[in-house]
Amino acid sequence: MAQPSPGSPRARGSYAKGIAMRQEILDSAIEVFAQRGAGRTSLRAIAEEVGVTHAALIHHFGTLEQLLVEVYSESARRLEREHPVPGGVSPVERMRLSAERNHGVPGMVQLYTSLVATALEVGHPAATAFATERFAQARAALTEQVRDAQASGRIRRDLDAGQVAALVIAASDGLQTQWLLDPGVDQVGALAMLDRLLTDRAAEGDAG
Amino acid sequence: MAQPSPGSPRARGSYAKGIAMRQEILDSAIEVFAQRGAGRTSLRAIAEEVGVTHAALIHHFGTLEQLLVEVYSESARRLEREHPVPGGVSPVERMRLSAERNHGVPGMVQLYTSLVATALEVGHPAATAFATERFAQARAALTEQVRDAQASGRIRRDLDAGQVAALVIAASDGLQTQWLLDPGVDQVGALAMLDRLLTDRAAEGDAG
DNA sequence: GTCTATAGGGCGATAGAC
DNA sequence: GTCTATCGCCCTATAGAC
Repeated sequence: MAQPSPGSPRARGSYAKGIAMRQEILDSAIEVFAQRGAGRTSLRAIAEEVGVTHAALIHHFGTLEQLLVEVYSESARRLEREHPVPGGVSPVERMRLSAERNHGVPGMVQLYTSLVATALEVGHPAATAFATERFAQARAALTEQVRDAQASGRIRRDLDAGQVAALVIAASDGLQTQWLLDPGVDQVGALAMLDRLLTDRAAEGDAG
Repeated sequence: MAQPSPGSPRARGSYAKGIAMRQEILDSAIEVFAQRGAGRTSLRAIAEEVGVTHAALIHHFGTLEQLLVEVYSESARRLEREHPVPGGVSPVERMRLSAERNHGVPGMVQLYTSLVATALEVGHPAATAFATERFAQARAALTEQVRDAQASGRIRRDLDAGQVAALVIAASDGLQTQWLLDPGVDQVGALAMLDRLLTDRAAEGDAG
């Protein structure tokens, strides 16, 4: 599957082999995360799973942190490819579906949370760059959707789209954390409430 | 200050000395966190600051994780004692002020985020218990304040108080993270917007 | 380019002496 | 109650084989 056929880009020499190994490493790393969780995952554990030494991982990815970033990014890419979030839903619902999808992959939410926590520490450029860009992209994409929803009257027009996007992402992430620690927390209900608050004429229609 | 005077409970022998040492360890640990950040803090670094070996810390706190939990709890306790959050403000504003206050202590937000991330991993009972209880207490306290605000008409009565509490905590935590990674994120503005959304007759007063 | 072997320094945790 | 000594593990870096 990862084997390059003749005609694949740059199949000569060991370049293609390196690409294949990278993919194989990421495959195994995702497996290790699913089984052991993000915190207990070490270079040696991943290397053992792949069947190489931990130094080989360093060769391909530089540091453990960069490997972790790529593991998450690859997982997210595959999820989006295999189970794309359907369109035609509200920005809040979109974030909820995305979070629910991530939750189906064992260890993925833990890895994400761990990377974000690491990103807040100084001296962790890989995690910091990952988290910063991930939030920036998420905000940019969601801001556009909020603007569309505002244009078609599904979200109040008096709200700043960028602030709504940041708020929705924050609420989704934060509620997921609370729900993971206490399943009694009504994550879905709270997000639905936020969705309602962002909608026009919510006060008129629901308030006593 | 932490020195037990005659008449203090159980001043005999080395019991009181152990209590004083615990406080001294926590003092130094808070210092180390302020200077080195949460991620780079090790038992040996704290021990060096205190002037003991890392084995002594294990003796008093059991594990690094438990020490970290106590460091955060003690910092939070001192903050609340020395700079209590003023009353008479909205639940959202209350969370914002609390977050702003924590932000003044170097390393505190990083430590908190790190503990929450650790809590999501399996096999970390100290961090998990800390985070679970902290969220539960925060939700319970905020839920009461939301109910009060609803009773006096400052928050829409058609909203579930518990859901509002969970949402406000999530928004506060999540926006703080985004703001730390990108100061361009309007954390204050987004929280003010949420405050407005929760208020009765927000739609009438601002829309259009 | 790819990978193994190995070494260096740091970590949390434990056991036992004082 | 605190220490020294030690264990086993970790990440990172480098030298050299293939």
